[in-house]
This record gives sequence, C-alpha cells and structure tokens, in this order.
Amino acid sequence: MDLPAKSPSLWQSKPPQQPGQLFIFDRTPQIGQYSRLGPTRTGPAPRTDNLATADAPRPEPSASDGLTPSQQSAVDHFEGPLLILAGPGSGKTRVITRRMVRLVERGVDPRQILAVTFTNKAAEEMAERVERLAGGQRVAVSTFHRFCARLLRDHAEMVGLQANYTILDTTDQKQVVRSVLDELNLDAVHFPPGRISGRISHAKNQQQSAEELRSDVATRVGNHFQEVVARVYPRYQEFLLKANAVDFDDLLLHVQKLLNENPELRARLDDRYRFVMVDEYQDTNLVQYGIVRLLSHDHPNLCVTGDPDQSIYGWRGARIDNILRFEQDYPEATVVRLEENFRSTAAILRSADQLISHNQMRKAKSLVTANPEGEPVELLVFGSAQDEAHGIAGRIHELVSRGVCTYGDCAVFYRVNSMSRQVEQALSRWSIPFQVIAGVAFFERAEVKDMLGYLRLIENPADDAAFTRVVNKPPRRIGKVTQSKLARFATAEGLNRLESAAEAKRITGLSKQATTALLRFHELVDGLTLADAGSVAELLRTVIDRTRYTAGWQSGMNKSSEQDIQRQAVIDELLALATHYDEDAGDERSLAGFLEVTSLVADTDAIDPSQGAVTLMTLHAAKGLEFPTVFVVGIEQNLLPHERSLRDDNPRELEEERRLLFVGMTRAISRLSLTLAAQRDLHGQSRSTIPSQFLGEMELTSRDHTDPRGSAAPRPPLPDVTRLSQSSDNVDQPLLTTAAALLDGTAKAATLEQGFAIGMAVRHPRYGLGTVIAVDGYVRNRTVTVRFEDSEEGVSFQADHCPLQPVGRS
DNA sequence: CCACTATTGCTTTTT
DNA sequence: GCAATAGTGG
Repeated sequence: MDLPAKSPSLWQSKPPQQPGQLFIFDRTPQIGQYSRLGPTRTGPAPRTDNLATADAPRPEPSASDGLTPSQQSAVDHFEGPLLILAGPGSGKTRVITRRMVRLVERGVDPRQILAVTFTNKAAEEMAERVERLAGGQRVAVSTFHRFCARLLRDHAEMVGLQANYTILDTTDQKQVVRSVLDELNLDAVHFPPGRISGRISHAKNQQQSAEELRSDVATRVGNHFQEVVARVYPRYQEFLLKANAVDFDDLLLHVQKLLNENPELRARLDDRYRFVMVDEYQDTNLVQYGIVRLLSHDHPNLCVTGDPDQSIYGWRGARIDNILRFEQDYPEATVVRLEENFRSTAAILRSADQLISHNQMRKAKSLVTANPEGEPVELLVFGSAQDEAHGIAGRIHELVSRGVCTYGDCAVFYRVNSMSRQVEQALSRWSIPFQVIAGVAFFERAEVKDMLGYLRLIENPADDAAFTRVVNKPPRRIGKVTQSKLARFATAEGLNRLESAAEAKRITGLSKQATTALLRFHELVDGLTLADAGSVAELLRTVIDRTRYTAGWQSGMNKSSEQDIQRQAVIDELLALATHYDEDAGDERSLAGFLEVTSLVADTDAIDPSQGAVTLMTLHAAKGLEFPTVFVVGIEQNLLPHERSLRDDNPRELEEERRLLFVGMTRAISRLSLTLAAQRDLHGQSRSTIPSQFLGEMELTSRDHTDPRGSAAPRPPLPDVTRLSQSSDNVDQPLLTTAAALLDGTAKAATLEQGFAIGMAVRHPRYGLGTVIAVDGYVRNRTVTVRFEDSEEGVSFQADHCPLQPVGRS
C-alpha cells in the first residue's frame, strides 16, 4: 500500500527552534489577539492557510452517513483477517462499530462477535453504539481482563482454581510479596515489595514462569536483586494458588494456558466467537496476543485496529511489534489505512506530525487533514509550577467567559499524577469546576479496600491476602507478632489463615489475649454469608456493624474530624454502590459478581466529558479522547521525557515518551498549549528545569510569562465562596462523580447535575430526606452538611463521594 | 505485645 | 507532599 506523498508545505515551516531561544518574548499575553476559532471543529472558522488545500476539500464524514473510501472498505470487509491502521482522529471507533453492525446486517449472529478493548469505558461505548445502530442487537464487548475473568470463572478447576477465586490488586500483591519475604527471612527494606512484584509482573508478561526465570537468572552472574525475585516468584505463585486468588496478569495467563492445554475448549470458543475484533492492538502484550491468536485459528476473521504511533504501554509489556507483524501472522490479511484526521486543526496536526517524525523506529506515515489551519500551537513558559497552574486557570477562565468554549471542553494533561495537585489548587482558586481522573481513586481508599477485604474473605475463606488485610482492622490486638506466628502455623499445617485462627489454641507461644482475639475474629467472619444477609448491601452493613468498623469515628458529638467525615462518606458511597449492584443484578447477584466488578474498574472509566468541568488526567489516560482545548503541562526534560527513559540512554523508551506527547497533542481539536515552568519543586526542593528536547522538534509559537521581578501569577478575579454555595443556577457546576457513576458509565442517577446549594432538598439512601444547611471547601475537599428529617444534628459528607441526590426542583 | 506518633524516604505511566 | 517504618508509651 502506497503512502500519499508528504505535502511539502508541511515541512517548510519555521526551522525547529532551539530550546534556548524560547524565552525571549513579550510577557503580556493578550488572549484577545488570537483569531477565534469556533468552539467545535464544525464551527465556521475561516481557513487562514492553504496548507491542506492540496487535498480535495471533502465534507466531514461524520456530518452525514458518508464514509471515506478507506473507511468504507474497512466497514465492508467480511471474512478473513483485517488490519486497520488508524491514525489519531481518523474515525476508527466509528469504523469498527459500523463494521460490527454491518456484520449483523449480513446475518452474522451477534453472539458470534467478540470485541475486546482495554478499558471498560471503551467497551461500554462500543457496545452501546452497536446496540443502537443494530436495532437492539447486542454483541459481546469486553475488556481483556473482564473477558478472561468470566472465562476463568467457568473453567477455574482446569487451572487449579475454584470458581470463587478472588482477584488481587497491586496493594494485595505487595502484601503477598511481603508475606513471602517474611517467610524467607528477607527484609522488606532492602527488597522493596513493590519492585519485586513489578519484576514478577514483568516476567509474567514475557510468559516467563517461575522456573524459567530461575534458570534465566542462574545463567547470569551477581544480580542479587534478580536472585531474590527468582526466589520469591515461585513462593508468590504458590501463595496465590493456595489462596485461590489471581493477580491481573494471571487472569490472562491462566486463560492462555486453558486454551493451550484444552484443544477442544479452544476449538469451541474459536467457533463460538467467529468474529473477533481487538481495539488498540498496539497495546497488547504477549499473552493477550496469544489469547487472540488462539481464538482466531479455525476462523481467522480477526480484525485488529491500532496505531503504532500511539503505543504507550511498552512499560507494562505491550508489544508494539504485535501490530507490526500482523501481516506476517496472517499473510492473507487485508490492510486498511485511515490517515485522514477529522479531529484537529491543521496547525495542531502539523506540530504533532513534526514531533512524531523524529522517531526512528517507525513506519513512515502521514497525517492529513482538510481541516482549517486554526490557531498556532503555543508554548507557554512560566516561572514556577504555581504560575503555570494559574496561567492555565486564567486562560480557561478567559476562554469560557468569552464564550469560546465551555469548561467541559478543556482538558489538562500531565506526565505524572502528582502534578495534578497544583493545577487543582489553581482551578479551585478560580472557582473553576474540574474533574480529576485518578487522584485518590475511590477503590484505592483504605476504607473501601478493608470492606471489600471482608467480602472477599467471606466469599473465599482461603484468601489469605484478604485475611491479612482485615484481621486487625479495626485494631483488635492482633499485631505483627501474632500474625507472623499464625502464618507459620498455617503453612506448617497446610491450612489457610482463617482456618488457623479457629485453631488458635494449638498455636504455640501465643498469648491468651491473642488466642481469644483470633478465635473471636474467626467467629465473626464465619458467621457471615450472603444468603443470610440477603443482599450485598445488607451483608456490608452487617460487616460494618459486627466489626464496629466505623465506631471509632462515628460522629457522636460533632467531634469527628474532617477525615472521619470523609471516611464515613466513603463508606456510605460504597453502600450505595452495593445497593445499586443488588438492584442491577437482581437474582443474578453474587458476591463474586460484585467483587469482580469492583476489582476491574479503572480510573479512566470515570471520564465523562459531558460534565461541564475541566478534565485533569495523565497523558496515558488521555488516549482515545478528544477535547477542543488542551493543555499539556510540564514539557520539561526529565519529566517529559521522563528521567527514567533517559537513564540508560535507551532510544526505545525515549521514543515511547515522544509518542506519549504525540498522543496528548493529537487529543486537541482547536486549541493546544504546551506549558513549562522554569522552576519546579522536586520533592520539596525548588529546582531549575530544562525545556524538553521535544520542544525543539516542532513548530510552536512561544510566550514567556516569567517575570524577572517575581510573582507574576495571575490572580483569580473573584475568589468567592458564597457565589459557589448560594446561587442555584450557577455556571460553575461542581462536578460530582460518584463511584456508582464510575462503575456504570451511565449512572446519571448517582451524578448530580447541579452543585449543592444551601436550602436544597436532598435524599440519602440511608438517612432519607434532608436539607442542605452548609457547603464548605472547594471542589475536591468540598463538604456538604445536611440536616435530615429525623434529627437535629447536621451530617457532613464529602461532596465528591456521597450518594446524595437532589429532590424535586432546585 | 500492641497501638499510636513522629520521622524518614520516595515518587511513571495502569488492567 | 504521602506511605511505610522506627520509635515510644501503654
């Protein structure tokens, strides 16, 4: 397939600027001087440049039912392998959903179609679109992990598990490693559990078993750390198997094994899923690749889509070559390239293209658009990270008040999560609503993990990881020493820890106090079942009750601290979530089902651009999304590219960093700003930064906002709290994403459209009806105090995480 | 022997 | 700026 020749004008722009030259500009940014582009790409912005006129002007396909010829050919492809190489903004999602619809129209049974994505959000969206277009017919759209979890549920015994196995998250993994280290008499200080579990995960992604890793390590000399990993790995795996538990990697690995070792099952599934589609194929790892191939052997109607330039998950085992070698794997494959970009302005696309073309290990590919030139991509230079954040907040404020775009149109991307804080603070000061994807995620909260830990232990008593997590929560005098003795006893007797607790009297060297504490704990957990409780929510309430989990911080004498209020709010939210699940699942409900749902959610599932709030997220989380206005912050050496990628001068890692920025830039529809700060705090100390090497690789208009006299941070126009809490037709609608919304992207019921205002009538699933009597704090730390009908006292909730819903008209 | 607190140390990205 | 650790009081 031939590539369109690069348009010469694309490369005749200004020569790349040297980073050093970037900081000499007027420091009075007048946003008003920019030519205005409509708030969306369909806006009537005039063309200011003839860059794209070489291509025949073409109507925007999404405006009608029309598809470009290449899009059409992908949609029409019927049987046989198909590779869709889709550049950013090329209408990929649209093409694959349309193709599925087309298959159904052709008479393919929808149950024979399986589509696999990486995030729940993508899966849900796709399923919904297909269902809508195919007249209510549903196809199976799932994430890799969820698909495997289900499959494994049905065939657990074939890989030595039971159907009620539990899924461990990264925290549990570390805890298991810690346990193993303890057993091997190694200290966790010198061998950080996180690093060890990371190495184990890496090995698993390379399909390296414990034995293989061991022999691999044996051939090399003197890597002590690796040797420890090799010793821990097999014990870790035994621990998991005994605990009837799997980690994220096992989910995939077990399924691959299942398919490999059971030809008849493999053939059955291959036949069942006649048409398999994989999105973001460049992000698949070796195991996922294996699974896909095993399912597409007899019926190689495999359709994969992706873009090598958007491969950003190499660090977790993604193999960019999976997509590059597709044509070798399936020589008869049809290849369709979608290269026309319908998303971004020509200016944005040009800069992104210039950047990515600096990658050496890359198949040349052109990015073409018929979109107008638009505003230049700008580089904003600030003195400090704080100024940077305020500069962005000010710019957003300006854009919104001029009606150029809405808050929901704006997004801020950063390399590391820790960078969100400053932006959050600045936005708060400006009273700008925002939504952070993955700050302290709900399911990472200690309270949630503890509660789920109890549920896990009830569902799967062998889950020693869950046992260790909850055995002393709340504190019941079962400390480190006792637990260690218990663990040794359990291993010696071949029992799980919960069973061992029941046998506490037989454990030698245990104090009387510890013995009774263990016995009582066993009794506590033993007496809990879903059947008795009737529903997950009810079971959860029983757990809270019997463990007196919240007793320590129940708001007894309005003495509870802010933290306690938040904790309570988290618990309430979890209860609401369980209720939601109970209702949703009906008779199908099971503890395993609830736990599966809760362990496989991702932070990115919460992204909801319709919320009317600025969205903050990492560059990784941004993939697959688009926003009219995009800011990418911290374009500095050692940050982007990240220092880790520069460490041993590894060009592959550097190129991945470049792709990361490329992904971020190509999310922008109309306006794109890259920002950096001359000084930035690095663990406490303020340090001078070096502009990213990537900046010199593309065309930018730069603006210096550093002030030699210091403190040039723009100020919010009216840092006014009363405005936030009192007006009910507030434009600055605070965004309230609840965990329920996270689990069920469409759970509008759980998401408030309006901010809380004093006097507003609300309903709480547990406390009933009430009235808002106070609103405090800013967006993320905002609390709402409500007085409920049957009480005098107000109850406070963390606005972000509470199941309060407005009642009636506001 | 356990719980609580002060201090240290360390920070990519995520299913 | 947080989590895990080390130290101290109960």
